[in-house]
Amino acid sequence: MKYQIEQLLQAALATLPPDILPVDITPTIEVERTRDASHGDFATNLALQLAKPARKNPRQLAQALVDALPSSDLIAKTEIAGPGFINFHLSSMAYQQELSRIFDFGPVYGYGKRGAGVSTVVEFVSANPTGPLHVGHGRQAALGDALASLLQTQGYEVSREFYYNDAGVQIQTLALSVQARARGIKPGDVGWPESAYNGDYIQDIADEFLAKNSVHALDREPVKASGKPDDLESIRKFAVAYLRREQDIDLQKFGVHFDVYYLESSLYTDGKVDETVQRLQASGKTYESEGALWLRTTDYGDDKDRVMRKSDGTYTYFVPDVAYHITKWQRGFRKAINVQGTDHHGTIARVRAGLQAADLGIPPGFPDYVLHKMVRVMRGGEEVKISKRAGSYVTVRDLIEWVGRDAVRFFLVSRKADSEFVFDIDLALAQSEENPVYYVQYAHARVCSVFRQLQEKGFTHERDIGESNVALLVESHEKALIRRLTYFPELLESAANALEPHQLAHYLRDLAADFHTYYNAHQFIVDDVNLRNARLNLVAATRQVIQNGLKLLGVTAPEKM
RNA sequence: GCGCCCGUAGCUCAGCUGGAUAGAGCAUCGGCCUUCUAAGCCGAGGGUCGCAGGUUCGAGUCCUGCCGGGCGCGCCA
Repeated sequence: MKYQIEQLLQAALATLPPDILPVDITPTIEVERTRDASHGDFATNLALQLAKPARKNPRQLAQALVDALPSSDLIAKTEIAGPGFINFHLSSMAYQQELSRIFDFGPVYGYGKRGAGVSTVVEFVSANPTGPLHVGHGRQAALGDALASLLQTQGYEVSREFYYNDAGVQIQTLALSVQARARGIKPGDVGWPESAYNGDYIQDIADEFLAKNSVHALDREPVKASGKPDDLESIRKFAVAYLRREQDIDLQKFGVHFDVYYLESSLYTDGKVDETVQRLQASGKTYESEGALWLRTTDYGDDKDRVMRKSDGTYTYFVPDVAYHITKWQRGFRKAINVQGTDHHGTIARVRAGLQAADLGIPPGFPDYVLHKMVRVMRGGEEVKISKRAGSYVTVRDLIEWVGRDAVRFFLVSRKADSEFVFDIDLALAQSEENPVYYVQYAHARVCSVFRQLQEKGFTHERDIGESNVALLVESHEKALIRRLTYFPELLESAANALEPHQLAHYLRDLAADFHTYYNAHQFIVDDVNLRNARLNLVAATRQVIQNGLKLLGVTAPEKM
């Protein structure tokens, strides 16, 4: 729709005589949705842009443009407003065309082709198996999954990826913590490891280990515990598998699925780390100093050079990190997005620098980052900081148990990633009060209810748009709803392009509001056949778009509430 | 100290990449169920867009400097 208007303007521009518009001026045509319904559906500031270089009065220019506009049955009216905006009012035929599209495309209405064929990896959560997933991981899961879905609507071929480390210092600490618990040592006791994990879940792992249980995480073969407290290797394997399985359970409950689990340790065993070091050394961007090997990342905008190999001969975390992102490129991904907490922002410059130094033709902006800020959890006016399960933080599982998956997912995705987020448990729990999740779901359930009533009353609904002409929908509430529906494709494109899932959450809230208002203002099941069909089509289209939107957010669309 | 991010109604947040009179929800106050679900709707009050300059036809949005908050600045991961 927007594109068609841009075409019309392009045509109009081409016909303007040089005395009005000098030929050397080539403006970019921008068509925007209007904010105010009285301004029509679309507007352009083209005349305002041209006014200065053409040295003409913007309103006169606008008039000339309007006069030159080819006639189109999609446009009901154009007008010049304010300082020189041109407003477009769409015809009912244009609306009708778009409503038909909603029914034709159904579950994939609004999808675009911008990213067609672009192989894309979205990495998120990426929690090491050392404890339960916390609310920050929850935010990443909600953001990352919605983002991946949004990109899929635009044709991107998306792989959801989870990267983690099952070796190294943290895992050793985990194993020692579980071992201590298995020996009956508790936090604070003599012999409790200094930097141990203190949460209750460590005891759970120790208990199951002693009981010689088996655990099966999605990304590895089942692991059976030896049950021997001295067997640190078995404890380590068991604890990792156990915690990975716990994460699987949470993620499954959260409705998040991963295509690939990538192990940091595999980068060592596959030789990717050594390969990366050699590649970087070959690039001539490395140097030795103070017994360590450094990479000159400052050549690529980092604020200091980074150590690759420490003087003790081991590599810093930086090296596998670069190696890992090289594999993303080598595995064919041309778009990569990392969803992480803002505490990782320091790594952006150095990872990108490392990829540049590798000299593989990787673009400077690879990968993209979506960084999110802290989540604070409030309940009863006070901040909740402690969870029994984890000890020091609120877990994803806590949240889901308290308010349910739908509310958690909708809430966590409803804010811009880079703003701090206060999760209000009381608001998320409220079903009788105002709560955006239920508000949107209720709109969907109401439409379903209308159609149930229709059946009970013995009416039928003809979906034939041609017969039940959209021109019958003349009320302001109806127009507002149609406008909102037809904006959906633009919204998906915008949200995917900007990597901002919150746009979709807000859209759905607005769409539900338009629907509820309409619902209260008019009866849909009326005697007049044509009017009834027209209105039912409108609400059926609304139901479809709400379904499509909620699905992308991983939130259910209930038929009854 | 340096770097990145944030600052919009009492509270939680939008503001579509510079447009028209800055918008929602919560909270407060007042109305609406004999009609498709009142988990809803209608209305009212509430703002120095952190502060001060600048850029231009036009700034919440861009630039500079302050103030306040978060995060990061390791031969940790």
